Amino acid sequence: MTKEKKQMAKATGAENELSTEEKIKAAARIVFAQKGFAATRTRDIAETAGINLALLNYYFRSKQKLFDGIMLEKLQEFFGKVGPIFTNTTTTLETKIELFVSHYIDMLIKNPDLPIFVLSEIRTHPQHFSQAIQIRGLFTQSSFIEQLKERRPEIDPLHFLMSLLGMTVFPFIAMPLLKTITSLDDDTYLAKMMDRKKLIPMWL
Amino acid sequence: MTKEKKQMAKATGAENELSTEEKIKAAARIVFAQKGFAATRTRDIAETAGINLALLNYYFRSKQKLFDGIMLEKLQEFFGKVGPIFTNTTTTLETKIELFVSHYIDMLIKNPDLPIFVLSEIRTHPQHFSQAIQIRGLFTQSSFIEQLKERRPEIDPLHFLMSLLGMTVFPFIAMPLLKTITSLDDDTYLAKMMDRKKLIPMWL
DNA sequence: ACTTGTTTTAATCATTTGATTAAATAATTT
DNA sequence: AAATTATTTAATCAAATGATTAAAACAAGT
Repeated sequence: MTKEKKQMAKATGAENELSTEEKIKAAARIVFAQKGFAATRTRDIAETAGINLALLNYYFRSKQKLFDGIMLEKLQEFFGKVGPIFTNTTTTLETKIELFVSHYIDMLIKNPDLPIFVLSEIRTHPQHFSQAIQIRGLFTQSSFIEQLKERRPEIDPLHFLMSLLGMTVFPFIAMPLLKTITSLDDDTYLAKMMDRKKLIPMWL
Repeated sequence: MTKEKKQMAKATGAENELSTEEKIKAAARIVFAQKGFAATRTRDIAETAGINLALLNYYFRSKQKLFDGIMLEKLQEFFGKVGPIFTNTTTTLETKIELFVSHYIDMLIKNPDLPIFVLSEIRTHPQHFSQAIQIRGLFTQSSFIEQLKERRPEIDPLHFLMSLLGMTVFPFIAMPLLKTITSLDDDTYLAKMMDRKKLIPMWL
């Protein structure tokens, strides 16, 4: 714990070594996503990053500023996939649904904590992040909604969207609970999630 | 340990005054449900209850003990409705689904914060609450699952349950988000939730 | 009224926690 | 190499926060 990487603080040319700033960010991603803003201690992040606590404030000024950066990343992860798929005017409605479900489940398998983290933090600061999300128009004027209204005029697009998202995202939000009551191991549960990539489009 | 509250200690003039213990609990229900355990300050609860901070510790010993009591209530609210409906052997599968969706949405309209609160707290202490939930058997050996396997042998019951719960619960978890992107007011959003009581059974 | 037991308050404690400071160390420039 | 700038550390601060204590206020029984 005395001396290890004293020489090469910046690691400009090095490949496998992360910069201090990136180490902090990487640690912050993990700890924030796992515990949320309120339950996270900056000391936890510092320890996870393997750096001094003061360094965190040197690079990011405050816990809140560090969090805001991470949150922006998470929001983009959470919403990024949706836009391009839903606004694409050259694909059919069926294709959009298949693509969305498939890509989204892939992403959620890699980030199972993402939905509950994002939705929790949005709830505690509803207006603070509403601006960061420009997906408002994505609902009112996307190709997806247009196609839906034309093909199924009797269905309210909002109801359809709620069901699509619910079926896709909820199994990840309730994962700790569902794993307990079904006594499934991680791999089996994961396989079930892969199944849903085909099942959800089929049901809709 | 257990304090026997005598007859109305206070409440001299007023008629419908709550006991101090109940005032604290009522405040704790509100604040915990709104902000979660980590973000809640015991001083907030005390202020909301209109009592001295020390009283909170006098009645409940600690923040954690107060929380555990509230959490148990919330878990029962969250799961209580499901058991009786799903294990009832005298109702059809369709009736079970209709009853569940209808009663559950009614309950969620009264407690919109409940799902995200319960699921968040379960996630942060997965094993601490797993014992408090005896719904494990509810999945493996309920009338609901039996009927489902018989009627739709090709469908995995877990997938069906995930979709049912997802369609029912997710709109409440994502409410702050969905209200923003659709720019709907509270009443309209609420009306949509009522719609779903009929729509979800229809889709399944 | 006096005693007894309970409830409530004000003051305070001990830790935790986010943040800062001043000095040491390394890297870069001149 | 010397000077300058950037990075890192140890030590510490100030505020927030959960919890406790000692005493006051209150109700009920005698």
